[in-house]
Amino acid sequence: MRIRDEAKEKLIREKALEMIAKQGFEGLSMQKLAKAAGVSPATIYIYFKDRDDLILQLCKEEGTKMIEATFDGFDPEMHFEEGLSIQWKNRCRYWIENPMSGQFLEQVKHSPPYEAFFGQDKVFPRLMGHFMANAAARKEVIPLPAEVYWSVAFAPLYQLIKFHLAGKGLGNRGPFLLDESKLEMALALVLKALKP
Amino acid sequence: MRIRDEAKEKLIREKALEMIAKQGFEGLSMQKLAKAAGVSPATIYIYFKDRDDLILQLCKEEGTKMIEATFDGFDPEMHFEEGLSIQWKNRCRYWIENPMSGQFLEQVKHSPPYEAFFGQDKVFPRLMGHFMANAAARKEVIPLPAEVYWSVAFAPLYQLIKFHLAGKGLGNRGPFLLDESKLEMALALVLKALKP
DNA sequence: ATTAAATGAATGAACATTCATTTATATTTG
DNA sequence: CAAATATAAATGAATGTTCATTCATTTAAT
Repeated sequence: MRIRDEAKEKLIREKALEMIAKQGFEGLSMQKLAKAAGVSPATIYIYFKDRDDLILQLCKEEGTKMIEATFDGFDPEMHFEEGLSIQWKNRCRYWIENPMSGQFLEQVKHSPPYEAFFGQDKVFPRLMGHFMANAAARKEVIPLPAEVYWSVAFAPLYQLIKFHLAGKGLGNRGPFLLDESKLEMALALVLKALKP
Repeated sequence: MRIRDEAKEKLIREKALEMIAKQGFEGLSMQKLAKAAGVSPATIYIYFKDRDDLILQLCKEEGTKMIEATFDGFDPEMHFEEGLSIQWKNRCRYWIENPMSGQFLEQVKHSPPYEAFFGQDKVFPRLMGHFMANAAARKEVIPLPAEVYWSVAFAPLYQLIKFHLAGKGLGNRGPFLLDESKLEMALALVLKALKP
């Protein structure tokens, strides 16, 4: 018998990821995907049950990779400033080194399949909850509702990453590059805002 | 002869807006839209050249309303703190009072038709540029690259609005409501970060 | 020889758009 | 004032295309 061709499956995954990252869900057509991966449409159905299954698998895979990257070298016992700094750098590195994954996640963020994956994840809420409780107990951060804290602590980072991935900043004032210096600048402002 | 039924056109616009707001571009099918508005598919083509034209008109209309709301009562000569505060309140009020418009804009933000509209707009860059130049000249704000400033100044607000519209906060810790007190809290943090 | 991978062509549903007709109304005519 | 006419709105049924998915058949590896 013939063996399962893992390189072929990976190629299908990559092309599908690319199509969704660039054009959203409506950009993923099974026949176009088959053409892009150089296989017959029917071949895709050997590796994936159907279109929804393919999308769900991509959500799980990319979501998991992103969460793991976010908490690389992170410990919820860390002091607030160090923990936040590590997370900023992890998140930033992941999005910049994996722009396709980042744009894919951006596209699927509010979709049922991604929310199904994220709702089940235990790592994210546990580590984050623990980290925040510690920081609050040590009085390293102003007491705030969780959502206010999150908005001030991370939304600026993601906005900068979006500028970087779009390749252009505000208006038509030329290209934008998110370098170490701009990241440090923004992080310093956010820490100034959040520390007592 | 028969007269153009403006209520009918408005109904088509509203249903189309709703479909895109809730399900993105792929949620807008002309035949479903016809059914939702209680007209024949052909009727839509009396009021709009084609699907793209309908989408472009919605982008223009909603984009213009949003920009006007943002700068209501705003003057670029204002002091930094007052100007930023007014913009926060305007943006927040608009998104909360027009959730359908807000979710529509969220969906189309990075689409070619919306970018075509926004690229042509003169109001937004002129007022914002003027305001920032004044604030910088008066040393009311730390000198920063435009994108770093924007990210710290507005991204937290939009994240809070997203929590509010989603109706739920982080994780599964119950519903979230963006009230005056949380808005003021976040604004105070942002001002603390940006002022020298 | 066996078995699962791989296929191209087919299926039926949904899609945007068009068209020959019908309907309603503003205007003109008797 | 009422009937006739003109005109654009409104339509349901079609058009041709693209979509996800299936299937009978072929291919390749064990």
